Amino acid sequence: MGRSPCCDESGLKKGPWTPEEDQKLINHIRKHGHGSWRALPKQAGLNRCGKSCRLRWTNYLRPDIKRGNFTAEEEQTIINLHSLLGNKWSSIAGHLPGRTDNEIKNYWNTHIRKKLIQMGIDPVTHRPRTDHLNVLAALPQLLAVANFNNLLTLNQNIQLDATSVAKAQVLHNMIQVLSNNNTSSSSSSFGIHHTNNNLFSQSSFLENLPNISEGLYDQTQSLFHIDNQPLESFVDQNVIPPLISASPGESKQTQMMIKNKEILKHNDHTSNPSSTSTFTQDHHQPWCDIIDNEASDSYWKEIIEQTCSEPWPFRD
DNA sequence: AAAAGTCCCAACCGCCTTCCG
DNA sequence: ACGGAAGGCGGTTGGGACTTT
Repeated sequence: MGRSPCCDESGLKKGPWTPEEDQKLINHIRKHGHGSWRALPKQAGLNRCGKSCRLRWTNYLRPDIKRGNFTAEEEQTIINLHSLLGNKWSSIAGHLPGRTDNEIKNYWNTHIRKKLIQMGIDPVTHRPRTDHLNVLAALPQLLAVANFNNLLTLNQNIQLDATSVAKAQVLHNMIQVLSNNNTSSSSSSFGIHHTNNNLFSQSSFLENLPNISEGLYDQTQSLFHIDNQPLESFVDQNVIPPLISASPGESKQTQMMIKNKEILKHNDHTSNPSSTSTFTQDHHQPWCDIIDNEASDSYWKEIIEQTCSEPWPFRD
């Protein structure tokens, strides 16, 4: 099917280019331009097909090609453009002066793709992977994305109400304990032993985790696009940042949890939705709305009620 | 030190699009 | 409008470099 490759012509060299061949090609193009690629090899005295010459020139010999490692900025641009354009490597390359589509494609396949997979993000869709284990593994990173401090710094118009902050803090701490449970079966970062009675053995919570994380991701992504700032620029943190300023000791953290729960309980009983300022946005729904809509409210209530009746894993 | 495994990237392959007679 | 040639693009691969055992 299709045309036979041009290099099928007998006797044409294939494989790596020698410095001599490179020099011939450079000299010829400097003098005459490339003109017709098909005719070039003969004119330049090269025993190669035109296609091979073109590739060698565009991917390697062109004087404006930038060599060396990709910068964090370039990497960011690639991820961002890939989320918009997909595998349109040449279009992506158009936004990165001095980089070739081939180089970007290679860098994507060898570095960025793996990085995203490690973070539980599907490199094709740029969304969280849907199988539960991967989502669980990725939750710390997803939460890192949702770091409130970054949000507040980047989007000065956006202010979060205490309820949302509190809810997020509850979720954050739950998942921190969960992650610790995954890696260490006997103790958490709080140094407290867990039993199978804790709230994370509740199947409803685990079953709903992917939905929560996906929602977080969606909302965060749209939020970040408000500033044309790619989501992924916040993703390469391998640690969970504190959603509320980190407290040095576990007792403070525990206090915060209890305080959060109180706030939540209070808000569940108040009918005033604007007790604090909310997001100023129109079509961009803030990510915290995922934990703020009516459906999920009951869900949160359930969790909180469970956590109040069950032994709190990180209670003093 | 050497064998095995893994990573990385230049180059190739084949399909699709564009150009031109 | 049509068909062939050439260019362009994305997927894939071979083999050298590097790392691990």
